[in-house]
Amino acid sequence: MSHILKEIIRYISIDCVIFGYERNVLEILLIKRARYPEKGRWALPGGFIKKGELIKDAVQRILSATTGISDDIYLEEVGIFDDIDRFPLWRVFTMAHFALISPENYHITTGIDTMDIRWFELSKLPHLPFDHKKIIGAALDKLRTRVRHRPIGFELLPKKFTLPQLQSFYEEIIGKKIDKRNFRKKISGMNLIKATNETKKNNKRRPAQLYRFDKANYDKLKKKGFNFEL
Amino acid sequence: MSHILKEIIRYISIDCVIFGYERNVLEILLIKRARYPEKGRWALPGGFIKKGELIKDAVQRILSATTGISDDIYLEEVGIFDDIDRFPLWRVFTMAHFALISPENYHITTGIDTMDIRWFELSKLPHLPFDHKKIIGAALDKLRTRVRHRPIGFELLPKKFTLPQLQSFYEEIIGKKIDKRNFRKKISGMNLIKATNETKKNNKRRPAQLYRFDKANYDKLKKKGFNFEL
DNA sequence: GCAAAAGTGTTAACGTTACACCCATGA
DNA sequence: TCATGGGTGTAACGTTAACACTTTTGC
Repeated sequence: MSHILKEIIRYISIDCVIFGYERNVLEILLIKRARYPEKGRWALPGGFIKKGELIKDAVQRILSATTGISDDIYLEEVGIFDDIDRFPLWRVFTMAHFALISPENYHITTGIDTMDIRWFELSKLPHLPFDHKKIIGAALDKLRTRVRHRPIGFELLPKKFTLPQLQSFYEEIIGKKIDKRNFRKKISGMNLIKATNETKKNNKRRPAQLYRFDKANYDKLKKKGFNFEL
Repeated sequence: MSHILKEIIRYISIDCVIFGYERNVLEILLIKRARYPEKGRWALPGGFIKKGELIKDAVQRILSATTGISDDIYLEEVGIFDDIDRFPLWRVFTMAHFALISPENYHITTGIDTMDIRWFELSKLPHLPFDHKKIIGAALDKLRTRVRHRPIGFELLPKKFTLPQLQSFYEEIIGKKIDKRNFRKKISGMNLIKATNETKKNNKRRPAQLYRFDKANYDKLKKKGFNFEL
């Protein structure tokens, strides 16, 4: 591949809203910018795309460079943001993506071109530069609708999780309480999760059964036309 | 606005999949290209975006230039297409959109940079250049899901339509037969359409009542949390 | 009066919602 | 033994799905 294909396209960037879920709270991973403009400010991880690069490869490259994440995580497009002055120096269209990870499974590292990195609770975000607040809003909207129509909540939870954990997660995302028995009836009727023999000790109460997402069975069901819906 | 803002960005184009519905068939509006590459071939109407232009303004401009359509029609983003060699001369990302119009209401004209223009039935599309077939496939997928979740089917029908027409439309889009009584019960229960005093003479059978979409009431219901679903 | 499409209600199956108590554990 | 969160079934309700005949028109 010739060097020209590795040149960046100044007009097109990628920004990533990386969602995590910990201590029953939804979080976003932000980096502290090491470059102008907005050097020293917390912002979404992002970067420019290269001439010979597919968008999805650029997203992986940028995630890896800014956060150290190089696994095959859940990624989805949010949309294009095209406000004319969204970037102060020249016109930049950004293709926003969201990613889902379980923070416990990842060791986040401060990447190149980054001064710092950490998780922020959604309700405690700092002031953000550019149109990053708008991007996060759109990513959240998309996440909330997606989570009800596809079994992607599991991406945000630890590999082994309890039913109370799963339920709190959905209550948090959807924004309302769910009846415990109805929730369990529905989830178990879907055959998407499998009990392990382990339990999770819950401080000092009755321990809860641990389950894991049965991806193999989900793929099988999906082929038969199964539709997740909560 | 300085002339530099009117310069095009060579890396980013817009392509439009314009859907119409006539004679109980879904159609797409194609133009015959007047320029290289692929001069003389039927293709999706499209063009490049300008430096100082919002995407939605570019879409309007391009639609107007290629098809003569300058009304405020239904438009939605389909997504970005980024195959590296999708455009043979240089790297071009395209932002695909779909539009819905009722062909009877519009007079389509051959635009500038266009040799010809006409409707093609979905099942009789010509061979298309670039990745236009892929774009149409994605637009169709999006249309099919949208049509079931939002009352946008009316955009494709004449302003006044009969219930049999409406039902055939949904059967065509969704791809299966619907029970007539259940369909009518559901539609009338939504209070989205209003009967006119007119009927439509149907060759030589019993004429059918004409209805129109009650947008004012839809907007009211939407505010109260109403959710269209078919 | 006949052929063809328009129009009209009821019942059964199914899925969703509401609801209250016992269980296992650590302190 | 008590406090706390984990775990379990059933009945009412609303929604969807199945189903057949009468009406209106043009010829």
